[in-house]
Amino acid sequence: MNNRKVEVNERVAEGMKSSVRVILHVDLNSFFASVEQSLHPAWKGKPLAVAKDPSSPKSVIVTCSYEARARGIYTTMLVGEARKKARDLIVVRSRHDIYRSVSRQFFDVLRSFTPLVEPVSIDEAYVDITEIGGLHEAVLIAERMQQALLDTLDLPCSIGIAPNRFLAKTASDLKKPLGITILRKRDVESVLWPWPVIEMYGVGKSTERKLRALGIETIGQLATFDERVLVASLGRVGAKLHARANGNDSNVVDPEAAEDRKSVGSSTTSWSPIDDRMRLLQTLERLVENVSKRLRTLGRVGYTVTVQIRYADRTQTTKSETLAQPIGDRDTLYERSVALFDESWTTEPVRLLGVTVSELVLKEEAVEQLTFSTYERYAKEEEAKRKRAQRRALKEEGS
DNA sequence: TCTGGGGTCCTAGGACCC
DNA sequence: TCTGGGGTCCTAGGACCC
Repeated sequence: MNNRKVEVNERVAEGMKSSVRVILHVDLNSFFASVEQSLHPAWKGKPLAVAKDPSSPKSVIVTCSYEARARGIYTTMLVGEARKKARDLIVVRSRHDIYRSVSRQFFDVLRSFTPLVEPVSIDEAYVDITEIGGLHEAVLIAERMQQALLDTLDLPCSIGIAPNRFLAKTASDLKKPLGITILRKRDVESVLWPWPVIEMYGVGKSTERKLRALGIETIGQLATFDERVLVASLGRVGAKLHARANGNDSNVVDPEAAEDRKSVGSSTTSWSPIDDRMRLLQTLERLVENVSKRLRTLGRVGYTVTVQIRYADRTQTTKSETLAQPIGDRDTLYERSVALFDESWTTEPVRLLGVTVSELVLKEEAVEQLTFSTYERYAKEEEAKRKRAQRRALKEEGS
C-alpha cells in the first residue's frame, strides 16, 4: 500500500477523533535590518544595525543583520560598544512608520494563502493551513510562502510547522534564517525534553527560579512533574507550562484577535535622570502627542490612562485612572497625564517616563455609546467617584 | 550584559453590588 | 438588622515576549 494513502487515512482518522490542525508560525528574520537592506541593496550581506539614534554612542541597537551578529553584535547593545567591536558596522536610524507599513504588507501576503492569519507582533504571525492542505502539503505551502515573501517584499523568514501554536513557534526558532522546520507531537520527547526550562517560550528568569526551587531543570522534568504542585506554586501559568512541556496548546489561530488592540503607549528613557518638573512635563507632552497621534490613526479612544515613572534607582511605579468617557485627544490626555504624574512623582530624579492609554474602543462606537447607554454609565461613574471622594475626605478628617 | 520601547496577560486586594 | 457569598470593576505590580 502506498505511503501517501496511509498518511491521508491516518490524517482523516486523526481529524475525526481530535480535530488535529496544521499551524504555521511565520517569523521574519531580523525584520528591521532586513527592511533596511531591501530598501538599500548595497547594504545586503553587510553588518548592519538599527538604532534609535545612530549618532549617539549611548543609543541602543534594536535589531541587527546576521552579518552583524556574526561579529558579536546583539540587540540592546550600545551603539558605541558595537562600533568598537565591528569597525565596518553600518548603523541606521530606525523608521517605525516604514516597518509598520511593511508589516501590514507581510500579513497581506500571508492572507493571500488563507484568511486564517493571526498577527502576533510586528514581524510574526500564526497561520492555520488545515483547510488549505493539511499536513502532507504543509511543507509545500511553507516553501511557497517563504518564496512569496522573498519575491514581493524581499524579506527572509523562518517557518515552523506543527499541530499547535506553541510547537509551531518553537519550531520556527530552530532554523534561522530561512528555515522550515516541522515539529510533531511525537518529537517533543526527543527534541524538547532535554532542553533547560529557560529555553521554553513563556519561561523567563523568574519562573526558572521558581521551577528550580521545585527541582525542575529541564522541560522533560517539567512535563512529568505533578501538575497540582505546579499550579500551587505558579498559578495558572503552572498549568499552561505543564501542558506546553507535553507538547499541548489548545489556543486556536484567531484572525480577529489582533483586530482589537488593547493599548497604545509611549515611553522614553533619559541617560541622565531629570528632577526638573518643567522638563519632565515637556517630555510628558511629547509622549502624549505621540500616543494621541497613533490613537487617531487607529481611530480609537480609551477609557484608562496610565503614567509610568522609573527612578534613577530603577524602582518603578504606575498610576492609572479609568474615566467615565474614553479619550484620545492631545489636550485631555495631557491634562489627565499631568494629574497622574503629580499624584505619583516623589520629586526624585526620573529615568523613564511613559504614558499608556488602554481599554480601547473604536471612536465611532464611543460616539454611539454616548448617545445610547453612556449617559447612564456616566451618571453611575460620577456617582461612584463622588462617593469615593467623600470617603477619602472622611478618612482624612478622621486621621 | 543591566541596556530600550512596544506590547500582552496574570494576580491580588479593595470597593461595590446583588 | 446582621452576616455571608459571589461576581465585577478598578488599581498596582509582576512576568514575559519581540
